[in-house]
Amino acid sequence: MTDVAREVGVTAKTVSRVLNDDGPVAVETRERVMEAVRKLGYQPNLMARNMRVGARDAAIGLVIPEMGNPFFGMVAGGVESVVRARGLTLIVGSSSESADLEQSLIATFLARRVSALMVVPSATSDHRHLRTERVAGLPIVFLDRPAVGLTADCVVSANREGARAGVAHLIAHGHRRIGFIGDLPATLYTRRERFQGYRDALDDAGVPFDRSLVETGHDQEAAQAAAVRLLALPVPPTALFAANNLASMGAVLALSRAGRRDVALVGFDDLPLAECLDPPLTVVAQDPEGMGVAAAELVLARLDGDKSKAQRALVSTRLLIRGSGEVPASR
Amino acid sequence: MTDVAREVGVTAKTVSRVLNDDGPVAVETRERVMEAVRKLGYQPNLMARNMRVGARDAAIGLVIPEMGNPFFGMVAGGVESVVRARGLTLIVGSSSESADLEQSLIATFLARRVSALMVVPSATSDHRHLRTERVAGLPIVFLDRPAVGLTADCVVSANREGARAGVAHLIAHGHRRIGFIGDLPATLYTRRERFQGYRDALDDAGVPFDRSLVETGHDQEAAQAAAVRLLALPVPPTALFAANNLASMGAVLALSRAGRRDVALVGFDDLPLAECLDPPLTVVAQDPEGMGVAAAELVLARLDGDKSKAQRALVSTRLLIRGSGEVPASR
DNA sequence: TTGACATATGTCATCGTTGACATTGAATCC
DNA sequence: GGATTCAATGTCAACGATGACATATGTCAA
Repeated sequence: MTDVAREVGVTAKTVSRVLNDDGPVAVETRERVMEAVRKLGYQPNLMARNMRVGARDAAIGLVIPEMGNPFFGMVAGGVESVVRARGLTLIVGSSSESADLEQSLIATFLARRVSALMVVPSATSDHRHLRTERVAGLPIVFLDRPAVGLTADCVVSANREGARAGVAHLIAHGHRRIGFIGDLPATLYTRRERFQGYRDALDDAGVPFDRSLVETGHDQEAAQAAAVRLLALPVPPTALFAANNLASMGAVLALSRAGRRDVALVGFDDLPLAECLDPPLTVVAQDPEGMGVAAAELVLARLDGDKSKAQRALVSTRLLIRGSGEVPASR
Repeated sequence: MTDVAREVGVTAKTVSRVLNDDGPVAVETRERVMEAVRKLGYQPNLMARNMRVGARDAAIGLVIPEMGNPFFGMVAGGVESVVRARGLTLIVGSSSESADLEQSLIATFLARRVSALMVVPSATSDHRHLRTERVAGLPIVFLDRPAVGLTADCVVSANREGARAGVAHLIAHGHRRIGFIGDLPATLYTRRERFQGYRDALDDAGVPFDRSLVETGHDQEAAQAAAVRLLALPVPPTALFAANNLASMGAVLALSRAGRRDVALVGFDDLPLAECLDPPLTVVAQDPEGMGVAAAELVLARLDGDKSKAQRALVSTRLLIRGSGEVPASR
């Protein structure tokens, strides 16, 4: 900025005034400044500016576990649309489901003085360390999974209810042996909730719970292997409930490769082209974009000074009946 | 930091020394400082630090057109793995395919003093304005699509070659009327290249080009409609070539809903569960993660001082034969 | 005992920017 | 014509951190 000022023959302050439309500036001076700015390719230093002004900057930080997982991609998309509409910038980083990386990402964001934080917590993280910031008035909203050790806003899917509905749907089609393919680790919030929904549905129908029908696989390949193991049981399940998108993909793959069109399948979370699969995939659809939007709106409300107590928003799910969930029980 | 210093009864400088492992500090002082840091929940102000040190910070900015599109998600994932391994932080923002938003995102990143820029340009953008930065030594790498009006590093798929191979595959199965479903706008780099590949394959085989077989749809729904239009032509195509993932999804949906298993289809870019579709989808697979990795490595090399001239890296594609592309020509 | 040296800490200036306040000159008013 | 006002610009300090250099204390060899 000093360079620009020297070029024009004024003080840095005057340049600052031009750039911020601050005090009065002579038309001619303004033009000469603008020209010098162009000529020198001057970029105002946001860091210095924010430091001086003391204001947290116009960026909001979002931490997600995986860039590659389309579910989080859609969540981020939802957040972004809202944040952008407010003229703020969204900064996204991924934690790879590691509590350490999550914490270091959060530290990076804080050090960069973001004006709010949105976090999809990784499986093993603890958020006690964020108490100070929360008390200091930094809006923090958790997405998809609630915070651990910290009371804070949070937007989650109706996991338990959705899973219950999905499994009840299978039971309604005559199934009593229903395999469950869930996330790793088993302590993960969404996994626990969906598992509870699975138990609920069984209990509601008086179907006994069989631990051997519960399998785990945290990526598509592992889920596929899990499905294969389930189908190889002495008394195999006649239906599968896949508790997340990757598990669904694994299950679809396993059934497809094994040519097992007699096994029913309901997935949690919708997949692209689910209706074109063979058979078309019945799912308990989440609304990832809606979650992002809801969370972002919550953050903006907090930024606007909403001081009401921390709330947990439930985003409902919808059972989309397409075929795979309506395969009747074979035995 | 001053607060911490006061708490301990030393100068800010001493606190700084402790935190940066700088000069010598008495063990006892160090401990007392650390304790005060914890107690007060002190967060060093990265902005102030970077300002003082003058260094660009340890963040790399990545601009992608869409958060929701899994293709870019995977690209970002690839970039991130490499960047993270170097201890740097990746900051991602989305431009919604708008040149204006892209430019403002870039400005935001520059103002934040990222140490390098990676950009998937939006369809209509121009990058002349980045000349100054490039000359000033800021590494800038373009991904998926090359820069416009600027010579810079760039990593792209072998679009033309891949499309040519995909269309040639259809021709080899007897098709001569092959519909093309491409991106919007038609001026988009990837669309142009893939279209050229389509033309190449037709020319190679001496198949006349028919303009009425070229349709456009920039999202899944539009692509589906485009496929429907193609199939309703007086002399309809016996095969379709979908030039990107959304187009493929639209085409699959259209064929599936119309029950047209007699129409062959090859998609550009792989889809999850493509092998479970009915028929399984033959694609020209890109390597989005590989593109991200390659681009990130290029950026790191530049950061390490590689001054060689701007290069364009081609990431090759693979034809994955699964069924939909081998449907024989019906007429 | 003294000076050379290392250790632990402090002082001051500075990074790029802007808030608070001062200065200058010209126009306006009574 | 002197007071008042306003426009245009300047001066200085400060944001939070650190680099360069200074100071104070202790240790040890000559």
